[in-house]
Amino acid sequence: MTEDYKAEEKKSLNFLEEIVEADLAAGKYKTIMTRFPPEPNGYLHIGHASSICLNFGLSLKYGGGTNLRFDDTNPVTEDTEYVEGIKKDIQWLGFEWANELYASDYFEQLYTYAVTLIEKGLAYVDDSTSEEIAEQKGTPTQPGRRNIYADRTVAENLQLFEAMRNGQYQDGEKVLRARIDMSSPNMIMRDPILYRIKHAHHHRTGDQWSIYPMYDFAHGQSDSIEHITHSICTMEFVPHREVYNWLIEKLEIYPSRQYEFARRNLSHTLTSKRKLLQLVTEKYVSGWDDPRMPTIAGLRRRGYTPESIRDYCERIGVGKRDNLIDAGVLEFCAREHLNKIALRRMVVFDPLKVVITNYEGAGEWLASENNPEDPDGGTRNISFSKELFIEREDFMEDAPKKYFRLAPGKQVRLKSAYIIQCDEVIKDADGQITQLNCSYFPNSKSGEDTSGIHVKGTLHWVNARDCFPVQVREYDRLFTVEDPGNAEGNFTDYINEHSLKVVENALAEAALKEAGVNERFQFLRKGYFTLDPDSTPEQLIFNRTVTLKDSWAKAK
RNA sequence: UGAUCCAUGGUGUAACGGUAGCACUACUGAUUUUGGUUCAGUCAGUUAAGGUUCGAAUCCUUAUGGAUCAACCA
Repeated sequence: MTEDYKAEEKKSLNFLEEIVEADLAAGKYKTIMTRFPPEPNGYLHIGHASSICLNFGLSLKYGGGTNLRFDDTNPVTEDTEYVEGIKKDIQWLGFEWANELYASDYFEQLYTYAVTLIEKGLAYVDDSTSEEIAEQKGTPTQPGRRNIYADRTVAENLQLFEAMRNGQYQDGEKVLRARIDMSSPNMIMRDPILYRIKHAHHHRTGDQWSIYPMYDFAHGQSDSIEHITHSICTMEFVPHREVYNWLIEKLEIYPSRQYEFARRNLSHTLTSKRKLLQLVTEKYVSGWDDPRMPTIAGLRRRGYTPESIRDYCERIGVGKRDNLIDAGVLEFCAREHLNKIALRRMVVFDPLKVVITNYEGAGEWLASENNPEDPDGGTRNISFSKELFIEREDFMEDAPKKYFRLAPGKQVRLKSAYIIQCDEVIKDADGQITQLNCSYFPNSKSGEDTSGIHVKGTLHWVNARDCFPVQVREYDRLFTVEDPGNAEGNFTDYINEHSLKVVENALAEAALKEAGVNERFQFLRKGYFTLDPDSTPEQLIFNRTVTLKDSWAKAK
């Protein structure tokens, strides 16, 4: 893991690495400290993965550490359940945090900071309603104005703030505000709210507090307490940087610095928590870990490997402009890794019976490589006999000349077995093809072929005698448009109705009976698959991670 | 239309005043017992107009386009 990040020296740096290297070169720091600060109110998704790779990647590359800090300052939306999910996802991605921390651990310290601000005359208790505050805030083109509460004395503010803490007021009755600049062109600087009253049960501090700090008064201070050197966040926090720095300066605390990057968007999906939640609650998907979801849990169930996700994050880089990364990049990363590690197996999705009319004897065992990309992958035994199944789409009665598969009178190789020739097509009363009678060439056996026959096509197949039915779930992109979140109308209008196709009785080769939960397979000529946790010993279920590239499908 | 941020092939990202490169995609061709993989190649880009300079994607100005900001969310 560490090697991954240190090995690549020649590569050009992204702008964050440049900042870090400049700081290191200037002797500003010996090592760096970053943090990943999720709010425990939802599941992590592919966008978070970028942030995780960025933060952990930086400290791995330059030395130092990355804290996992839960930004749990809003008790009404947060829950311990999410904490566990988030931890699992980060670990699964392959990262280790230096410390597991919570903004709520700092509530007492934060309170003290607030008192300091009040004492300095830089914060005051405001009794206005939120509507009044919004109204007094002005507009981007017009400055805001202070109200009478801003004139309260330090002593009064101190007493009132303490009373707020003691629960003497109702929710919304009062807030603590920073006294900065009501005419700043930056709306965030117009006396931002630091604390609000919420008589709510917190997942960690229980009912201990009735006031909770706002993001602006928790995040930067938490960074500072942890001596975070580089606090990396997304572009929407750019205007908050001014407050971030103002508070550090006034409080005279450790000067963490904030840097912003553009959130990375993936095409054909969404990363809005609200919309993701809607997909779940309105049953467009089966849950947060539905294999079509862009959540880490969904990607994991879909069969993506941590390596492929890290590779994706590395490849797409990081910048400051808006972007929409083609889903094909993520798919490429999956194929790239899976090709190297997936065990090759044969599964026939839509079976067509083949009888080898000139095959005598009970059958035989043939060896087939587990992975041609892995010299140490070994082989497995597959059984061959007179009756087999091939894919229905691998036969055509009237085949175009570019069709390399089976057709009347044509020859193909059965993978790891023999070359066969189609002699006779058998149909039922409706004209449906029910069986192919073929002959095989005994001297064309895989690995010892002396037949001299050259075929263009090789087919996957299973032995009728020991194959067994499995369910296959063929997943595709969840949305039909590149950017459903910004498309006209409702994003649910663009859900891909064919994003899941269930194949009930695909026939799998016997070796697949031993499939394990964390194993990845390539079903020959079909794609990459992994076992779904819904599987039972009686009914194995395989999820399609991604198809193989298919240049024939395009040519058609 | 106040402020802030951003602008390089279809997509993402480099080039740090000196040959516009890499990856994905697409397309050719070769190899192949997976129409997979691998290999070789092709197409394709500096938003515009001025300015500074021997030289500008890079610095300056203006324009244009996009994004963000007025939650007791983060």
